[in-house]
Amino acid sequence: MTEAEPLLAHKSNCVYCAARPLGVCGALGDGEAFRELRDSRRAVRILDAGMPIYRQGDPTGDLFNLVSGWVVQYQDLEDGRRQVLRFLVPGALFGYEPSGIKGMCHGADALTNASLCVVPAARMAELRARHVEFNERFVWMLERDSRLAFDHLTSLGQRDARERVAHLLLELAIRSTGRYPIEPGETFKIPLNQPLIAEATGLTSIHVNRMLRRLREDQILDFRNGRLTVINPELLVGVAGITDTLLTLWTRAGRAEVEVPCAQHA
Amino acid sequence: MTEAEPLLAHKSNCVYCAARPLGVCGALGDGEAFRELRDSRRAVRILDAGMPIYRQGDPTGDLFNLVSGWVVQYQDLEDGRRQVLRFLVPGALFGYEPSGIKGMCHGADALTNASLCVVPAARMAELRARHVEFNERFVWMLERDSRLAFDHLTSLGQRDARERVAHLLLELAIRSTGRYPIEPGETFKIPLNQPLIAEATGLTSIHVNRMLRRLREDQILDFRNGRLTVINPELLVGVAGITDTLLTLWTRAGRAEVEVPCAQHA
DNA sequence: CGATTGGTTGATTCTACTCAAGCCCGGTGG
DNA sequence: CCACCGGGCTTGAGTAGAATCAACCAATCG
Repeated sequence: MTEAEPLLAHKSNCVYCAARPLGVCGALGDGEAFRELRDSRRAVRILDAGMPIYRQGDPTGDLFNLVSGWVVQYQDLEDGRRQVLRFLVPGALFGYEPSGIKGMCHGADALTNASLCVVPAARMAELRARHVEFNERFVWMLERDSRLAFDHLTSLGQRDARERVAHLLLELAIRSTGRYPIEPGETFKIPLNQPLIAEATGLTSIHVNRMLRRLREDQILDFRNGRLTVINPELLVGVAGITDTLLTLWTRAGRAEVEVPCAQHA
Repeated sequence: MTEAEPLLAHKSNCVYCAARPLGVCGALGDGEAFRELRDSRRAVRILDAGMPIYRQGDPTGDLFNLVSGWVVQYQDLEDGRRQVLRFLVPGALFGYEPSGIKGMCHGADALTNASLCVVPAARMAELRARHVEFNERFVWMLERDSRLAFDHLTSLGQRDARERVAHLLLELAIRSTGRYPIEPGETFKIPLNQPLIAEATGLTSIHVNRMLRRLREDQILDFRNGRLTVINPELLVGVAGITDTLLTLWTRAGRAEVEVPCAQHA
């Protein structure tokens, strides 16, 4: 929990940030505010795969910047049903809630080994007030996340099971690498299992299994053991039903104007 | 489209703002920034029920503050499927997109007769930069909308048809009045029809019809002709599966800390 | 080693969709 | 005046997509 811990322990999980595992990067950019933020982080947390970061109902107060690894956010109902809200890749900022509510309305778990910086919400608000550019970056991130949530709404409401699974896997492939287009046969490491895909798509894991098999038989994609092979990118894009806007938000292209990647990755 | 038009034409649709139809109110508060914003609005638009405000793909650039009436935001797929993203009540600010994308990734229609203020996005950004409190209000609104979207995700992914319909109607009843709890027999004007409920819940209008009938037969609620009667509030809350956090975000309570209602409604 | 988790498949059930028809009602035009 | 129309609502019958129930296998882990 302190900087004295072996912070590089999980660096192999970090796609963008291994060179700078202590930093706050990605969505938060690289300016003066970034340096202030780095200095004002309260702690660095190193997590093993599967560990909870916070639970639904926990008191609010800290924000987290994901330095390496993947995180899943979810919401539980009283009767045990669970909906995955989104998957986070390195660079994400999460854990905020609108002020005025008592506790977190969702939970977050580390999906892989992960490391993250902890920043008190009040400190973040102060930094936003002092640095206009930093504030704009934060607002941009909120607006982008709103659009991603809209896209997921459309998926859950309108697409059938096969389309939903294809859409999710394509999204994660593109978001995790920031690249597009995809070559036939290209592979991606996506640390999900079938029950998780089910919770994200509103299906049962059994049905997800059948959809994955159909997508494999149709020569569209092959997902097994956390490894996605895109057999036919054109077909996949067609089934997933993505738009140019989505591609912009999923790839680094969308961030270019507002978000400056860590120096090492520029 | 100009201030010379009869701005009070639709004032009867305005729940909170009839006394001040020219103003920018609700989510945007009442401070110095509000006065500046009011003076910097570019136009006031008066719309008849059913008219489009903007369409998917239109160029970005203007934000809208809903002064009176209801608005629906939706997303269309290539093949004609449509998902309603959310319903807006007076006071809402909408029409923003993350900077860097080419066109609106969703459309918006007036659901009832409505009036709204048009503010250029650049002007809004400038105001946010100059007025910290105003900026915080805007950020709070983005964060709240993100949580409402998460709730809808959970609904579409996990709840069955009857629960989804009940959840939506309860949300709109509470958000449109800002009050809770609800008395048995209380009625609400909710300007939706069955096809719209269907597009919002990811069901067919035929199935929505059956669910409404079941909810009526179960003595939970009665919805017809845009008029909702809550027969049994406790049962409805149970079926809809709402939480305290949601209630905070739906009622004025959640806005109290950040959002100052128009002076006339304080 | 048993226990557990994830993956796979088949058989069955049920939720929600599709297709089809008829109703009510306001508007329109002969 | 009435015939006609269209939109929204309602209901029934048949169907399809996804859930459920029930096995079984493989890998991992105490």
